[in-house]
Amino acid sequence: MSRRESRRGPRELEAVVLGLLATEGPATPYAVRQYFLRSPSPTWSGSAGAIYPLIRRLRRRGLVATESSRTGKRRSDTCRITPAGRRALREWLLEEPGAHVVGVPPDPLRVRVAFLSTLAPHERRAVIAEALGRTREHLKEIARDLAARRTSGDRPGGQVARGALLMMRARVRWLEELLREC
Amino acid sequence: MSRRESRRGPRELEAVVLGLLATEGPATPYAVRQYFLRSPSPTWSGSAGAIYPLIRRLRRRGLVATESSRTGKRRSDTCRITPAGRRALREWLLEEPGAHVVGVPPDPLRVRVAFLSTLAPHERRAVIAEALGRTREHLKEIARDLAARRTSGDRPGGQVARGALLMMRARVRWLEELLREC
DNA sequence: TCCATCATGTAAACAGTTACATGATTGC
DNA sequence: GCAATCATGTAACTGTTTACATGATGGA
Repeated sequence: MSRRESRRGPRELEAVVLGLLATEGPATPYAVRQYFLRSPSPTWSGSAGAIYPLIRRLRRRGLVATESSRTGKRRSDTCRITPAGRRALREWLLEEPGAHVVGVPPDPLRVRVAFLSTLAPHERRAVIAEALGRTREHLKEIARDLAARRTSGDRPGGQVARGALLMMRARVRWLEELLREC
Repeated sequence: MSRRESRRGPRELEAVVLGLLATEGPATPYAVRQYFLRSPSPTWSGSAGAIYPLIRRLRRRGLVATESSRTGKRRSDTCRITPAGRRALREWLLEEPGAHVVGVPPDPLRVRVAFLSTLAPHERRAVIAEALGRTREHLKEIARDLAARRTSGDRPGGQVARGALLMMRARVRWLEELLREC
């Protein structure tokens, strides 16, 4: 049996947290969580059960250093990426991209469309129309987000938002085609 | 913390297997695995450890019925979707699509691009150029797959392939933009 | 005083994965 | 006879998720 790589790759979230600390500067685990929790279309939920053990792992491997401070009785641990952490991030970025990175990303909507033929035509149309409407709304949000990032000078964030925008635009065209065809 | 949707009804892979049985007809667990294993850009690996227990679950819930036959000494279990299975699939398709369905799908390439600013400009360009080349190759494969499905009259398969094609086309445009910008 | 938010964390479940294992059959 | 493939399955692991838990702080 040929060997395949797992969907998101091992330790994808670890690399994202390292990247966040590298680009946004030191942050508490709580702030890292908020980044995911507040993200409009998060790949990860930023659950406490994911973030806290992950930070601990990174610290044990010397990729981040933490510094505890307190305001009154409240403790807060600020995490800072170490030089070793920067090297690890660099290696991850320069790594030969696997099939799961350069291939067609998994798409829950596409897998649903694959089986729409089992529905009656009017139901099929309703599902596609619903998805189309929601996608158009989402597209507007992303456009707003992109504009905000451009005016605030957040170039990398703008490029990522631009990628998401193009994806959603392609989806709208696809759903419009599907609606015409059925 | 806001409550995120817990997916009720059949889980994603379960629904896909039900959909496969509904559209392609009865199949052995082995054949179901081959579908994923041979798929050019699979969301799931089709590992035995996923498929066999899953089929057992579907059978216990009465969503598929299995029938054992033997050729010589070799056993093979043919799975057939039941009326209850068709109802479950239908409900899954008609379900209010959650944010993870209509939102921007997770994309490992996009998360890498988010942190490319930590690299030197020439490294950045190299990573993007590599991804662009690989995406263009992949695009050709999808185009061939699409053409094959169109000539063989596989309409749903063609529609899904068309969706993948549009996604990959959007990605090519995005990467070209990124290359020009840096 | 009470509620929202800040900030830390743990436990159990989940949906897969990789790797291993057995035995039958087909084709060279 | 031996390798590839057919066909079944299990065990251990992984990286999450959901839900729970504690306590501090700030504002209505």
